[in-house]
Amino acid sequence: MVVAMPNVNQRRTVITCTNCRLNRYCLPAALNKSNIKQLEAIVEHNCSYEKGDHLYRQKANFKSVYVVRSGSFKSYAIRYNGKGRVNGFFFPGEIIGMDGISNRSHINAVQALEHAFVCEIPFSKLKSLSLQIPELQHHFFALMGKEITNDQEFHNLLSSYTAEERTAHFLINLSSRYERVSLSPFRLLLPMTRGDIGEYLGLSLETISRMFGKLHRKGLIAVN
Amino acid sequence: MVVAMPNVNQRRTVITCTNCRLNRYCLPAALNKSNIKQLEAIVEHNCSYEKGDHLYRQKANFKSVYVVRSGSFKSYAIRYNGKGRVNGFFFPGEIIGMDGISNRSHINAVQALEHAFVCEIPFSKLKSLSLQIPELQHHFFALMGKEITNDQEFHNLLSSYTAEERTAHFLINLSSRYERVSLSPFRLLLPMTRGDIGEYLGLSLETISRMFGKLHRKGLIAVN
DNA sequence: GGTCAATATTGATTTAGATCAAATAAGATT
DNA sequence: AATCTTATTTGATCTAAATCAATATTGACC
Repeated sequence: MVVAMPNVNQRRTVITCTNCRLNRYCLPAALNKSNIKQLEAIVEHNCSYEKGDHLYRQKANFKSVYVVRSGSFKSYAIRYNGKGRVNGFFFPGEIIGMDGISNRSHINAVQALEHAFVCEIPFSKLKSLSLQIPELQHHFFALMGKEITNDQEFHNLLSSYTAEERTAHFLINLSSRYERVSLSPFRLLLPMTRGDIGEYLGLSLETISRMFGKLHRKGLIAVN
Repeated sequence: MVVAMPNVNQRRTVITCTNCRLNRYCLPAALNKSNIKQLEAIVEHNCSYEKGDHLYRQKANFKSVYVVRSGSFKSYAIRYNGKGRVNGFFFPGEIIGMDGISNRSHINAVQALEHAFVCEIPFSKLKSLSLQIPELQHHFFALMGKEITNDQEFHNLLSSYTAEERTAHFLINLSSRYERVSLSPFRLLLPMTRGDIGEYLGLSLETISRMFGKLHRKGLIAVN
């Protein structure tokens, strides 16, 4: 007897950049149809991860960058003192792996927060293709530049915002990232723990919980 | 009557990447001699700034990236509340301006901390040249990747280090950056104020002063 | 459905670093 | 040299958030 399988659709239809629902928010956004075909040829579209699986670990060789197709990930680094620190979350349409470009090895580990699919793009092939397609080179420079400006804005947040401001900023940021890929910006599913958020924002998990409570009491959010 | 002028030497000898003392630490590092000539042709080598001069201001159009040839700079952003926050320092051999790549406008302002020279590299020309010289494209991806990993390590510092650790890390980081370009790693001239360092590290200027005192009392540094 | 482990909330206490305040010190300007 | 202005140091007090501690909730697995 055959029962319905959750990913039957993903398996039946061959996934390509051309038919991907995220192509307007991903690398193909900058390309014309024939260039998209070239890009498709170097992308591995069928990578599935379960909650807790690692996309890569700290110090792993850098070979590829990845785009989240569904689900979510966190990146974290473990310091000399053994304590880990979450330093990023990744949602559909976002690129993972730029932490390995300069050194040929990743400085972070990246772990799935829930069942997730990604596309893998071998970086050496992406670079070669970028030499042939100026728009692709331009777009990848822009994506790396965006990562840099995001990190700098985060620097500002960590160096001068209060716990409440950080927490509110975190939720607003998440909301706009959800909205970008047509997910609801008002009803956020948080796949990470309070501890993850705390490490990310430089606060204790108790403080995160208290700030959610505070924002709730102010009527700004509802927590379920 | 003619008197000696401070930059007479810099004027007399035409400055090129080929004869620049920093070329081993700068973009030419990745290139062969003929490629360096091509790079030279797009670089403006004679940009001089006095202390307090702005290389660019917040929201200025992005046209170029810059390499510090001598002197130093700080980058900062002013927030909605009117308070500024320093988010970077730049020393010889380091690249300024990547905060404008994604948006075509700079999110920070950059100001000279002392008399300084920079080379200006128009970004559109750099991109064109990168299409012809794969090593240049590779190197610029690596430089942007380095910026990303630096920012992420800084995220970790701000979210989990104490005031003393941040201050020590700051000095060690400065030391290694000085050493990279053959400046003394033991005798650091700090061209920025305690206030600048405080904004950068997310601490008050009083705390910076106290931490310098503490490290001094521990015999780890001598302050002049 | 019941047990366990992981996660989240809430309260009490402590503390690192901010803020407030004053005194020095170092450059800049005339 | 004398006066400003700006930067630095040092001390006293305050506070936001950490830590410690206990309880409550949720979800996973027999």
